[in-house]
Amino acid sequence: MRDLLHIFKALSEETRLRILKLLEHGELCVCDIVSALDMVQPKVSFHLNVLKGAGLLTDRKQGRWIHYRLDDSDIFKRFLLLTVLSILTEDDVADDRKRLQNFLKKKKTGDTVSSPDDKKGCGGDSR
Amino acid sequence: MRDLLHIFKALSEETRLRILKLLEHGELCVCDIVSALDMVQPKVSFHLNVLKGAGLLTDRKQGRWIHYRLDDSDIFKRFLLLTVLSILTEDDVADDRKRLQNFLKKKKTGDTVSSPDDKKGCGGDSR
DNA sequence: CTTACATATAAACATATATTGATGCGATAG
DNA sequence: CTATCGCATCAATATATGTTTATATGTAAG
Repeated sequence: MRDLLHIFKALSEETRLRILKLLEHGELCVCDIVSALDMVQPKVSFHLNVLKGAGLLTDRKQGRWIHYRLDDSDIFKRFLLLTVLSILTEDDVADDRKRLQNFLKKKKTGDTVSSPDDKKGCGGDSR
Repeated sequence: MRDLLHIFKALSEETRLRILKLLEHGELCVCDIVSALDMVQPKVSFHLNVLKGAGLLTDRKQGRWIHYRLDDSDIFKRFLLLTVLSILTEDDVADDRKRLQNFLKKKKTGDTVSSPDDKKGCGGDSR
């Protein structure tokens, strides 16, 4: 029962549903999600941590970046995530996706600090 | 998205999961649930109202009693309820079921006010 | 070695949710 | 008609959750 409660609590917040939807098609690093949601980083980290605590996300460290992705390692979570993601409309996250695309594009074009050997730098903080 | 959030919020509280489990096999009136959970009635009413607001319960008025039952009228809710009820173990609600059985038995035997210190009510379901 | 960067964590604060005790109200038995 | 029962609702309080600002940690770049 505790696990179940954990999962439902994690799912009962708009920001967190948006994060799940953003991760629908693959992993993202924190700065990607921060940009997509247009929120301050500690806030995003907080929600990522809640989702992770509920076992809905896992993370992977790579250099100074941490990439998060959906964790649907058991059948219940898989079904739940699938259902949730299918119920959330693209409209719900249209703005998020737009900001994400912009941010990723910037990253690719090495807009700032990233070195030209485009090794997946998470760099793009323009200043 | 709003409905979804509503549903998850409703499901993210222990008392409410226990109520759902209690209603697994059919409707109950508020006083049944109060007895089963061994909680004060306003508290139970509060949680019933949350579940109802999320569309997970419906109620039926009969005389001065109100009977609540699961509402799995759409496919998503049906899936969720089914899954939740199957994940919750009988162990999670063993005490609740026990108290409920006792209470229902009392009701049946018309064990209404007979001793001076018997403040039980809700009896005499016979008509 | 120093700086900048990505992210986490902590403390203070704000908001939302749950709990309790009191009261209200419709229905019914007497 | 009046007392009582079953339940809802409200106001006050307690607790949990989310948000913000500031700071810490580890890593890579210069």
